[in-house]
Amino acid sequence: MSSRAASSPNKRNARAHLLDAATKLIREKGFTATSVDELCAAAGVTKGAFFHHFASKEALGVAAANNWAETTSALFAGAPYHLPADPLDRVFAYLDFRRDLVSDEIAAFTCLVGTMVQEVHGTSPAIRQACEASIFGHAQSLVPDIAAALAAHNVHGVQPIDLALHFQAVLQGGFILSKASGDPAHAKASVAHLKAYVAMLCEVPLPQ
Amino acid sequence: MSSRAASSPNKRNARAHLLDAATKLIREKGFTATSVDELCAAAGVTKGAFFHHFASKEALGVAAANNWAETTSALFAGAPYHLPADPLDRVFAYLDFRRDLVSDEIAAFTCLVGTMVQEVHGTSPAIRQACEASIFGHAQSLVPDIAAALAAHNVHGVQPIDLALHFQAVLQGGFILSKASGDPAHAKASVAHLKAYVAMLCEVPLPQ
DNA sequence: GGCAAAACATACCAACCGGTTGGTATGTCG
DNA sequence: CGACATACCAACCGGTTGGTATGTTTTGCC
Repeated sequence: MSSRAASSPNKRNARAHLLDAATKLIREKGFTATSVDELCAAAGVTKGAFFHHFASKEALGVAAANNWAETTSALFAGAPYHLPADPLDRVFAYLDFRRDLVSDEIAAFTCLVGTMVQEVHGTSPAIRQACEASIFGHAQSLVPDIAAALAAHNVHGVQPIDLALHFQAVLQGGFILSKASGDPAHAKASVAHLKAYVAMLCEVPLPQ
Repeated sequence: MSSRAASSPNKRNARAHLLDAATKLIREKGFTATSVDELCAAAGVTKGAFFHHFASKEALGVAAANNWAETTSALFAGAPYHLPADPLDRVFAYLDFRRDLVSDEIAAFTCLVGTMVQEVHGTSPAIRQACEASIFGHAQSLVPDIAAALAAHNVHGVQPIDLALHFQAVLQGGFILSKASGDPAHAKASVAHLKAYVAMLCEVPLPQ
């Protein structure tokens, strides 16, 4: 009779299960092709539960994007790329971290919000905005390190936020090449070019 | 009674109209969200005509990707970036050309096959392959100029095809940022970073 | 223990989905 | 002229879609 709260593996609330299932399915087959029925089956809940937690499929999309922003924020906040003392080393460590996130399974390393916004940018302003907030918010989190690195190496004419957004563009583009070819290597290759770009911008030799 | 073949504006065959309508609709709202009924209405043909020309919706997707490859090949083949005598100038002119293709209307400058492959890479091998052929084929067309430019400036350790693919990744990623924000400027900004990368790789000052 | 509210489940619906049907209009070739 | 092919059409089909109406069960709190 001792408290066994949160011990049963299946007894988190349905909302969290739905969000997890949505993240997986949308990454695999896109937002539109993922049906509510399928989502419920994957999450092990009924349709009644779905529409108890989300007013519509679109609301689920918004929640999934917001959940993605929180999850990835936590992942990046706890990542080891913040450790180096030199800001440029932190930038390189960030890019290495992103590169090492690329694994064999394409749906496992590609970006939920990048996928979703491609589909719905013209049809769902709410989802589009949530995706925008996730991508641009993450870019913003890189600005302090990038700004410090650029300043330390006397780089002028490059705005830190612009470079941070370019990072995201390169990563998202690499994901597309990997999806088109089925080969994760292309996502890694684009990060390598990005590292070379940063190294030359700061006039330092390419690390590693 | 004199021959007036191909004079009536609406009397190209339905196939071409369907391909045009598909390109537009898929760029605006994605492949899955574009229904066959909608496609037929936009093309001004009936469903019967659709399934006369295409065995399935998936076959339409493949045909649209192939049609995209042909259309864009012709566009790039006739573009003025081939004119400069210096190969590096041709590479810069290519990037300028891509930058100038970016217009106000997002669905008008983004990439059909990049959009499609994001959605169906895991569900339709046939469409995925057609998109891959379009993207990687275009990258291949850049290899001669890039190879000559790299050789002329004694750049080692960079494979021309890898750089050509990086170009495509940056462009595709820029499209995603533009879709997420609603702002075409992000697509242009990423091309600017790409030009700077190429300039530094070849150790020449950034043109313009 | 009582009780309201939150958290689910069941059953159902109208609209829409991709695809098929039987048929017609217009060649075109011998 | 008849035989055959291509291009196209309106109506329809079974299944699926996102969404709802109406329960029942669990939970937190007094």
